[in-house]
Amino acid sequence: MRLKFIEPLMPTLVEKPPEGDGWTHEVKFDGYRSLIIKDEEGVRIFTRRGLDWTAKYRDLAKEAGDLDVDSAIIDGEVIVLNDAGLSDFGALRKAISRRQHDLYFVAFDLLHINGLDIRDMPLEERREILAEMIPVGQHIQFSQALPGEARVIFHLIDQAGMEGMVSKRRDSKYRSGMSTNWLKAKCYTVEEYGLLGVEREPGKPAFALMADRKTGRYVGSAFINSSRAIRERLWERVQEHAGPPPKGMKRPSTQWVKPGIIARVKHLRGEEDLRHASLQDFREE
DNA sequence: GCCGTACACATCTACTTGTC
DNA sequence: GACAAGTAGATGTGTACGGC
Repeated sequence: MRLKFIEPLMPTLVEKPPEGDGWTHEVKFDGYRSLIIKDEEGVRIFTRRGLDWTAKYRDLAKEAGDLDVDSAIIDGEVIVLNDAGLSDFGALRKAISRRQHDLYFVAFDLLHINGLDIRDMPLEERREILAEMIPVGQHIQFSQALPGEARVIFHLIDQAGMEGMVSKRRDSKYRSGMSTNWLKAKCYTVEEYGLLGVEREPGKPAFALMADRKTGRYVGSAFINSSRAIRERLWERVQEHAGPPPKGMKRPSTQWVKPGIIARVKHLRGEEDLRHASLQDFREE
């Protein structure tokens, strides 16, 4: 029987991980959510939107073909580890085209095995079966649950420089789409950057273009989703400090500013450039 | 071969719409 | 009114293609 793609369960973003014995916690990896399907027609690997990326993940597909099951649907994340042993999103995108052997698939749930749809089984039982079917030391690995209290685990993950953690209800069934049975808590950091300008078009969200304060190098843009008072005050300052665009930067809808406005930006940790960034506040030098 | 453009993928948040 | 789900638009990188 040819197994069909199943839309993955999407965790809900929360500030802090949930406490209590009813939850199990895992490391949140920074990569591409993927689904491995193995059946009598072979192995296919899909993105979270159902696109067949088997050709891009050919080495992982080959390894999945060696798993000791007739058929299976495995939910997980394709990642690349950097020198520090942390998942590296930038390296992942390069590895997909050039360094297949750097790719790892971290399996965290099992939806189907040997002809049985097991999505209605409790999470812990699904994961027990999954753990048994994945050999140690390969590029397909099992995502181990982290023992201990949620707040302690979150603190350790933060200290280790990881992206965050995912908490899952131990007895939950697998349901496609957004779910509060899985909660993700991310580790953000807040840093100061120089403001290069504000990109603003009617009807669209505004972005603050940020630069490294030492080098002046453009590092990325941040959503301006702070309070209305801060947004209006920022726009006033931007217009007062209007200046020419930095060399080599062309953005027609951007109001560029002279150096001197410092912005506090909340963003995902562990990357040289800004990702998932939002402007919190600003000041003048 | 080099460069520019278009389009693919992923992520995120803000906003809108639908449901209870 | 509160919450969930869907949509829009931004980021960045890679690939394919056409023109020079």
